[in-house]
Amino acid sequence: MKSSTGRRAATKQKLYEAAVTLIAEQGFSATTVDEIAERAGVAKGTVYYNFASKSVLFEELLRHGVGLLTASLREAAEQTARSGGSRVDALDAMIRAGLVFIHRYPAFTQLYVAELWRTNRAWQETLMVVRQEAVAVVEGVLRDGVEAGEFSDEIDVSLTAAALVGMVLVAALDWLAFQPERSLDDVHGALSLLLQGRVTGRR
Amino acid sequence: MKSSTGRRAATKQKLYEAAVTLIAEQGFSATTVDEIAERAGVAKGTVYYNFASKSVLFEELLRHGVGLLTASLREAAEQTARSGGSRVDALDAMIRAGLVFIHRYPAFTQLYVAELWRTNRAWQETLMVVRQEAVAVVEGVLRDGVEAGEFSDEIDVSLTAAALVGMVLVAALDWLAFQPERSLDDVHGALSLLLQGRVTGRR
DNA sequence: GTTTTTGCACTGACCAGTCAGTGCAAAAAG
DNA sequence: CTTTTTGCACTGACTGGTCAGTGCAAAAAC
Repeated sequence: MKSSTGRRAATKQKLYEAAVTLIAEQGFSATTVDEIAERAGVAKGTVYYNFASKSVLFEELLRHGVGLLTASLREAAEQTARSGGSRVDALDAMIRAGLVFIHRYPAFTQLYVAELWRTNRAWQETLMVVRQEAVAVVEGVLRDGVEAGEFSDEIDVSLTAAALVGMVLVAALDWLAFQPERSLDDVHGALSLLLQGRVTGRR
Repeated sequence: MKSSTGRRAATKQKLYEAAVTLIAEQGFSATTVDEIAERAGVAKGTVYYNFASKSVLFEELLRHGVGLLTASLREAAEQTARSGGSRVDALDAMIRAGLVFIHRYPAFTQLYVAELWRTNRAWQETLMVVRQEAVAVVEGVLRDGVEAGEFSDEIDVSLTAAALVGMVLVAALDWLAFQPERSLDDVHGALSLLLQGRVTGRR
C-alpha cells in the first residue's frame, strides 16, 4: 500500500486526527469543515482535494478506525491461541485489547458509539459493515468455545457477543470520562471478574 | 400537579415525542426546530413559547426520560426486596426493567447513549446529574450485596455498575436494531446467564 | 512537468430565534 | 344581559447569520 507513506497520506492522516476529536466533542453536524481544516493546519481547499465531501471524510475515518480495532482484537485472540490459552483466556485478552484501544483512541470510540445506532444517515451502510466485522471476532471465539465444550451450549452467541462488547465499551468510556485516575488493570480486573461470574458469590 | 393535564402540558408532550425520535435518528444539531414543530403538528413559534431554546427543550427531554428510567429501576429493585428475593434476583429484575424500558423508549435510549460521553456541550451538566441518578441505583444494590456477603468483596462497585449498565444498553440496542425478531425473554435470558457466570463453563 | 497544497473570495441553501398579530375563553365593567 | 378588557396559547413570515462546497491562479513539493 503505497498510500500509507506519501505526502498525501500524511495530509489525510492529519485530517483524520483533527476530525476525530472535533466530531467526538461536538458531533458530526456541529463540526464545520473550516474547523477541521484549521485544526489540521491545512487550507480548506485541501480537505476537498483529498475527500469528495465532509461525509466521505467521515466514512473513511470510520473505516480506518474500525480496521485498527478489529486487527487488534484478532491479534489478541490469535496470540492467546498460539500460546496455548483457553477460550476464556482469549475473551479476557480481547477485553484487554479493547480497553487498550479505547484508551488510545477515546475520541474515535465516542464518535463510533454516538453514531452506531442512528438510522437515516448517509453512512448507515458503512457502519453496519464495520460493526459486523468487529462483533464477528467476538462471536467467532464464542462459537469455537461452545463447539469445544468450553462454554455452555445454552448461550446465545450473537446476544452474548453484543453484551460483552457493550460491557467493555461502556465501562471503558465511563472510566475515561468519570474516573480517569483508575488504572487499566483496575478496569480489566473488574471486567474479568464479571466475565467469569465471580461477582455473584462463587469463588 | 395541574401542569400535567393542561393544554400547555399536552403541547409539551407532543413536542417531546416529536423531538425524541428526530434527535435519535439524526442527532441534535442535524435536527431543525422546524422539523420538530412540523412533526408535532404545531407552529415553530409554539416551540419557543414553551421552551427558551432548542437546547433547553433537549435538556428537559433528558430529565423527563431519565426520570422514568430511574423510577422503573428502583421499582424493580424494591419489588424484589419486598418479595424476599436475593440481590442477584434484584440485579436480574433490574436488567429486565432496563430491557423493558429500552424496548418501550428505544429512541430515547439511542439519543441518551449518543450524547452521554460528549464533552463541550451545553447540557453536559444535566447529563452528568442524570447519569449519576441511574447508575447510583445499580451501585446501591451492588454495595448492599457486598455488605451482606452475597457478592464477592473483591468487586469494584462503580466499575461493575458501569459494566452492567453497558451490557444491558448495548445488548438491547443491538437487539432492536439488528435482531428485532428476538423476544425480550431471549435477551433477558442471555444477559442472566452472563451475569451469573454461566457462560464460561460452570453450571 | 506533474501533483499537491494554498489562499481567498463567493454563492446559495438552510436555520435558530424573533415579533407583530390572531383566536378564544373567562373576568370585569357597563 | 352586553360590551370591553385581559391573559394565555399559538401562529408563521421574516431576519441575520452560518456553512458546505466551488473556482481559480499562484506557489510549493516531488
